[in-house]
Amino acid sequence: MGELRESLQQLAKCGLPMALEAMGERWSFMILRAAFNGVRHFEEFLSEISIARNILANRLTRLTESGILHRTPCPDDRRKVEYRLTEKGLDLLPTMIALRQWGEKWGTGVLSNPVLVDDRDRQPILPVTIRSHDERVLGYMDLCWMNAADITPISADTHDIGDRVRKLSAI
Amino acid sequence: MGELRESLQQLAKCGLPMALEAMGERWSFMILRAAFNGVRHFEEFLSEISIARNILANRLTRLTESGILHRTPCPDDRRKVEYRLTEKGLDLLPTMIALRQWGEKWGTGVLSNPVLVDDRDRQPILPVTIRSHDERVLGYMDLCWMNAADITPISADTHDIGDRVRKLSAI
DNA sequence: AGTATAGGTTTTTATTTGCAACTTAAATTT
DNA sequence: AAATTTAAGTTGCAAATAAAAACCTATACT
Repeated sequence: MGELRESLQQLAKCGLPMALEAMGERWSFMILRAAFNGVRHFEEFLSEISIARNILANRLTRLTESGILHRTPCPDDRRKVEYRLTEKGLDLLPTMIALRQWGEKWGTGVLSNPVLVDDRDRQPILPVTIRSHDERVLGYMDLCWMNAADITPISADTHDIGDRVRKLSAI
Repeated sequence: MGELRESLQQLAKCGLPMALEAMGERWSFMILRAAFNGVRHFEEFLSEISIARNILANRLTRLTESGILHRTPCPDDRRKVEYRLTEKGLDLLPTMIALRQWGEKWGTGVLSNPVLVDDRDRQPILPVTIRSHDERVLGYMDLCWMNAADITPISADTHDIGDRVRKLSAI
C-alpha cells in the first residue's frame, strides 16, 4: 500500500498529463485525424469536421503552440495558411491508431471500411500492442513498474530485485 | 481529390468518434490511469487526482455506462463501491501507454521514473508501434487505406489492385 | 447514541462551447 | 479599376459544462 501510494504520487509527473494538456480537448483528436488524412487548410478542416470557426481557430493555435502542428503562410496564395503535422505530431500516429482500433473493436459492431493496410503487401496492420524488448506481446498482467536506476542493461546482478520492483498494473 | 474526399466522409463513422465519446473528456484518461494503477474507490480517486467531487461522480457514471468500468457495491462494507476496469476498459492499455510514451518523449525532457518493464525479465517495454501482419514496424509512409472487400486473405489475384487502393496517410 | 466514513447530490459561480455576424487582406471576375 | 469571392480569422452573446463548496444519506465504528 505504501508502495502503491508512492507510485500514485509519481502519476502527477508522468507523460500523460502533459500529453492530455495538448491532446485532451474534445476536438483535438478529430483535427489531428483530419491532418493525418492530408487536410491542411482552415476552411478544409472546417468543412470536414463539424466544428465551430472560433473553436477551430483556437485549437489550431493551441496545437501549433504545443508543436504538434506547424503553421506556414502559403507562398503561392497569400490568403492561405498551411497547417502541417510536425515530427511530434506525426509521432501521435500509434496512439491514434490504437484508439481507433479500440473504437472499432468495441463500437457498434459495424466493421469499419476502408481498412489500414501495409502499402507493401496490402495486408491489414496488426492491432497495436505492448511488446517486451524481445517483441513478445505483453498483456496487463505481464507488466510491472521498476525504478529506472535499477534496470540492468540486459545482464548482470540479480541479488535483491524484490524490494526495488513494484508489481503493479500499468500506466 | 475525389478519393480523398470520399475517405473523409468515412471519417465520420470510423472508430475514433465513438472512442472519443467515451474517452474524450478531460478527466477520463486520468481516471482510467488511476484505475489501471489499482484505484477502485470513489474517495481514493478523489485523493489521487485533483478532480471535483461532482465531476468525478459524473465521469465514473459515464465510464460505467459506456462499459469501461464496472460498478459493484462492496459486500463487506456496504458504504463502499468498487469501480473496476472491464475487459473493454483493460483493452485501452495500449492506447494509454502509447499516449504516455508520447508525452514522455516530447514532454519536459524529464525522463520518467518508474519505468514500465516486462515482469518476466525486468526489461523496459518497447515503444508502442504500428506493425504489419508479419510484425515489421511501420511508419506513417508505409500505410494506405484499402477497401475491406478487396483484401486478398494472404495470396490470390493481383490483377487490378491500382484503383481499389487509396494511398493515403493514415487514421 | 454519537461520530466518522463512503459515495454521492445540490447550489452557486466561473469557464468553455457553439453560433452567427463581422473583419481584413489577398485573389479573382467583370 | 471596381466589385466579388475566398481564406482565415475575431467578436459578441446565449447556452452548456466544469469547478468549488456545502449539503445529504446510508452505513459502520466506538
